[in-house]
Amino acid sequence: MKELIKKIKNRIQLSLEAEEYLFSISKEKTFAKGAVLIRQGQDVNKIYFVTDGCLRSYCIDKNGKEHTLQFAIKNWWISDYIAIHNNESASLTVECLKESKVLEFNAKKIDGILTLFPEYEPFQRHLLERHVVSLHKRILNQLQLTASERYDLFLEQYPDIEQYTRNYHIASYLGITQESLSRIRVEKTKN
Amino acid sequence: MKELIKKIKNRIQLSLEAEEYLFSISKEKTFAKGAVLIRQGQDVNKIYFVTDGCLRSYCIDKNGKEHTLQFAIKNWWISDYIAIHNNESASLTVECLKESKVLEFNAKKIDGILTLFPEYEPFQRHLLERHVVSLHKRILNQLQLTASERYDLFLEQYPDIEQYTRNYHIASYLGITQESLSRIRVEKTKN
DNA sequence: TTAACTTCTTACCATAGGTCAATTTTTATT
DNA sequence: AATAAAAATTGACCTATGGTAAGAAGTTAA
Repeated sequence: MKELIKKIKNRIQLSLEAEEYLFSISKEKTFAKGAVLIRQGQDVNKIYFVTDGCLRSYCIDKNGKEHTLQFAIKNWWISDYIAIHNNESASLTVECLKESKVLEFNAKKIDGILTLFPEYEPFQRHLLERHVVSLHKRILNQLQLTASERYDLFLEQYPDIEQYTRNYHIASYLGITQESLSRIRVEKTKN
Repeated sequence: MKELIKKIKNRIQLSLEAEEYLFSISKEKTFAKGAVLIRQGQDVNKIYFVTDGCLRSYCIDKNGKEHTLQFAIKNWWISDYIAIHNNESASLTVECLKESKVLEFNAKKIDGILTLFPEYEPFQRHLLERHVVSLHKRILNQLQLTASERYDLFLEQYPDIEQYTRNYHIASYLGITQESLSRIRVEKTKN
């Protein structure tokens, strides 16, 4: 929690009351590897801030194939924003790739901060805007790069993540099969 | 402008002063087909609300190929959020696909609303969240659907847009070549 | 209306990446 | 450490989509 508060204070001035409010609406939780925080099809109203470990969100399509939307490591937020925003049941599953520590927030209560403590707004907005920007970049990358180039970029963006992920997690994030990723890796070691 | 105000009031209560402020920082502009509002490589600080017509944002990659990030029709916002958020020169070009009317806002001034009129915040946040959700969906679609399925979905989402767009605009949005789109279309008429 | 230009289609071939199945390697469990 | 289970690799083959080029069809502007 201290770390999140520090990150917030890095960007905005946060009153003691706001800090206490944040504290009051969050729960520190630890999940084992393989634990499922949100399950596709079930209700969602939590969002998670990762303080340690590694999680991912993915969906399973009509053919039973997994597609990874996001990895979340230390200091990232993760949830099913589609479901929360549209007030639907989860379209994604969020699972731990290794033992992880998170701060669990109720999505509605976190919105309440903005009413109670408008000072918090620039932080929230900055987060959302950064999120939009990263999604725009991902879409543009998907449109213009080959699978191999996307993999290179992935390794730059998540330099230490391979120790926690399975091959098929990464493949399903890049939009290829695990077999293709395996072949791409072989090519790279040749050069 | 009236329409935007109406849309805002639909969601939040907007004071007369806030309304006047919005009015004071926007300019109604009309652009001809082919006009370029933002050009890749140049400075950006404007965001546009479309009141009539159709625009798109795209980037040109190292091989000279275009990749469409977004189409914007009536009541949509369009700009180069990557550039604005990161304070960089434009990574995208925004052009009119037909004669269009827009409200032009200075990106910094529009942020000012939130300081001056905190009441506006829920509207802004709702927009951003909806944007995130639509980008998540687009990424998931790109990961799990075939080109033909993505085209079907595109036609559902933008039912009337084909009259303004060239074949290659749509292809470059779907992540395929215009030739492939042409073939997909032929297949559809067969069935 | 014609000419000039742009866009779309089509045919043929090429290729990145997918599928399936067998095998090897890694990881988890006892 | 031994075993079982899960994941990764590999090879043979397949398919969706890309590349190229030429001609057809639209569009624009004089």
